[in-house]
Amino acid sequence: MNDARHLEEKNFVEEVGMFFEQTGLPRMAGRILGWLMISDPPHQTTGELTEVLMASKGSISTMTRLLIRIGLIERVSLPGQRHDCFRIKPGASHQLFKDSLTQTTAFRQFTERGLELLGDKAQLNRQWLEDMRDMYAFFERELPALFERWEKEHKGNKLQVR
Amino acid sequence: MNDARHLEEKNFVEEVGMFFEQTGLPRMAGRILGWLMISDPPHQTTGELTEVLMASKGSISTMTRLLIRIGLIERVSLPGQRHDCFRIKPGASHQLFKDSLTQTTAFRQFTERGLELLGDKAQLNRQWLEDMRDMYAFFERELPALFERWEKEHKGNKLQVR
DNA sequence: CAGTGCGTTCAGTCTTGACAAAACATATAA
DNA sequence: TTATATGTTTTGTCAAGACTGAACGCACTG
Repeated sequence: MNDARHLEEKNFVEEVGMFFEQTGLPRMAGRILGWLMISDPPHQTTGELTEVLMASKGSISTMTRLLIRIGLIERVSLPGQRHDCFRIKPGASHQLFKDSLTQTTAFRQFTERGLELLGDKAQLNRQWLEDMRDMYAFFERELPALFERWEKEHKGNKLQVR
Repeated sequence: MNDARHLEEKNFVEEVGMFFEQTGLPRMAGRILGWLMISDPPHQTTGELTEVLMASKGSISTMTRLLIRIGLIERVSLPGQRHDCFRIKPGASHQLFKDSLTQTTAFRQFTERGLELLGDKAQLNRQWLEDMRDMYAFFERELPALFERWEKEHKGNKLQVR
């Protein structure tokens, strides 16, 4: 009975690991995130992570520091505790959003450089590159606005609910 | 003199390769995309690709088929030509947009499953997961609308320009 | 019907990087 | 201070996969 739940949890963790692996993060980092999403309590010690994820201390140490550096989790030190705890950083969703925006910017810059390289050679590619650049520039402009709109609406919701 | 331009082009191709490698595609696939972005003419033969990118026939063959499968380039067969040509697909930007939307959906689904796994355990994580889910659901809803808006504005621009 | 040019596929190599295990560092408690 | 518990860093191993080179298949051409 509890086994069934455990199995589901393991599957979940593993799939989140695969998902983040697909986006370029090490799978173990994804597993940590996956487990922190569903763990009770939400803050977990290094020891708990090594046990649940069946990973080495070193792996957990390296990956938690990576996740901290990219702003997805944070270290929580409780008074009187010798060991560290980790939990998903409250601003993590904001961070993920910013990351995708960074990608958008990077790609737009490639289209700009491509256009420079083409110089004044009038050709088909130019039209296409310009379209691409315009589209990404558009999203670069509009996405932050959209994000702010969500924050406003969401704040409103939370006030109602509570 | 031409060497300087060639160097810049090589750098560009290589950097686009790195960029796409970061997103999970093989680097060679990224290089092909990079070159097709700035090549003159925009359609290039397999032979040209192997020469410019200094890669094997096999590599080019495999990677072009991959890029076709994910909808970023297309094969152009010219009449009377024995060899195939490739060029960036006109709908490529649309495709890239759709891909990122797919990611959004995937992540939202993880938050949903996480909430199911938490069951009725009232805890801090629940609040966080719900926020995350709501945010991604919001973007899932709004991004297509934003995309349509761009298409409309852009169509308008093109009509003016031409 | 050979022969030739082109694309595909397959087997092998080589690099990259994720991970484990162990050595190391640091801080707390006795 | 010594001992112990915890986190970090490093070294080594192993697997995944990107890429090459060669074998293969196929169509067109003489």
